[in-house]
Amino acid sequence: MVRAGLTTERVVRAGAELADEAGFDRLTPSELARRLGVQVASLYSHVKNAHDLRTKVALLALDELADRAAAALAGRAGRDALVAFADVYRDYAREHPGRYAAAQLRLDPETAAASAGPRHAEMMRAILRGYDLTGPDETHAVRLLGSVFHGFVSLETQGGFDHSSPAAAESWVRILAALDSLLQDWPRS
Amino acid sequence: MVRAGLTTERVVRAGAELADEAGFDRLTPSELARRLGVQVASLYSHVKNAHDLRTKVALLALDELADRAAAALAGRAGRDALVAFADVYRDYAREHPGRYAAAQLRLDPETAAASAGPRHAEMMRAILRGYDLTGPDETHAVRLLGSVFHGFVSLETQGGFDHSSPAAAESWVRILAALDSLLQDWPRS
DNA sequence: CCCGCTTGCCTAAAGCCTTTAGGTTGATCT
DNA sequence: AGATCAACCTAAAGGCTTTAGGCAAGCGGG
Repeated sequence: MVRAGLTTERVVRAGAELADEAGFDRLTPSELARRLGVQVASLYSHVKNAHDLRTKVALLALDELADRAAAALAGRAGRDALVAFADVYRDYAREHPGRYAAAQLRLDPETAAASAGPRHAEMMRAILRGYDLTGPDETHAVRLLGSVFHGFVSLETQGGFDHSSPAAAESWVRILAALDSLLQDWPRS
Repeated sequence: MVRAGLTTERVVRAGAELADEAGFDRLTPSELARRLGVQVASLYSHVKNAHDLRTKVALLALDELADRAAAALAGRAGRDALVAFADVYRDYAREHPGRYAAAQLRLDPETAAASAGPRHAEMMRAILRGYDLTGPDETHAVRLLGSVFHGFVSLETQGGFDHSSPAAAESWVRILAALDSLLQDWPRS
């Protein structure tokens, strides 16, 4: 019997690839076992159950995204930082649709707190330091950015912009420009 | 044998209620049959299969949303229209989380074209007539609005804003105000 | 009134998926 | 070399989806 050499990490990594290729909803123990050339039950030594598998892929995706975002942010500020950060999101979702869908999975509070989620929020706050926002306005702006990035990317990957022109990429550029100008001139209450 | 008096419409409506109460991912033929007090196979006279059931619930949700939005838009323009429309989205998602999740289901192109989806886009364009946007800028703005509404609502219903202050409702108000001011002063290319 | 048709709902069964329990064997450490 | 741990297995229970085929409720026509 030649062992496949599974570890939790390798299982999760293979799960992420499966999600990207087949869709996040096809990320199941049985399909993953098939792809790994292994009996289904063997996975259960590395992963608690199907939900745990999906959660672990989600955490991987959040981590990867945060790493890329941090790299993109290094040495940039203001509009440059905003665009670089936003592009990381969009590119990641286009490159790894299954992982990106996984990152949208609702995590229970403790898991979420221990995930890379807070890093994402922290980076958005860092971007906003290049603009002149204070107190709750900063929080509102963080939420706006999160909404636009997530909303646009998820509509785009779902094909929401497919059958109209101009291309989604052009709207993306113009929307980021608009956000930049909005942040520069944020309406105070 | 007392007949339950099922029709496709009643099945779909019960499916929508099930989705709202148990979550869209628990909308399955077997659970729905249980709730209707009927054998699973009986549903298959009204619905092609599990996916068809979910699709029909999605179409119901899109219709209901469009109806509410149209009602909210009647007699309003400019910022009033923007806020009323946006509130319809947010309220609907909070009131009917399962249906709203269903509305996010990726539909195949023909189904999507025959759905209420295009009505939604048309209403957003109508709102923008209250601002001074022309040509592709209008499309970019439609996409921005769609992204913000969808993004915010989906982050909020996923609990993304739960563990930070201020409350999501306050950000919503401020974000809509910011969007209004952005649309009034849209940066041309 | 009753015959027949449609249709709403049923039982049965095949085939898949998830999950648990328990066993066997390869790798590793002493 | 023996012991131990981890990786992988077989087997089986139970749930879900889907199809095939059958019975009967209620309607419309004769």
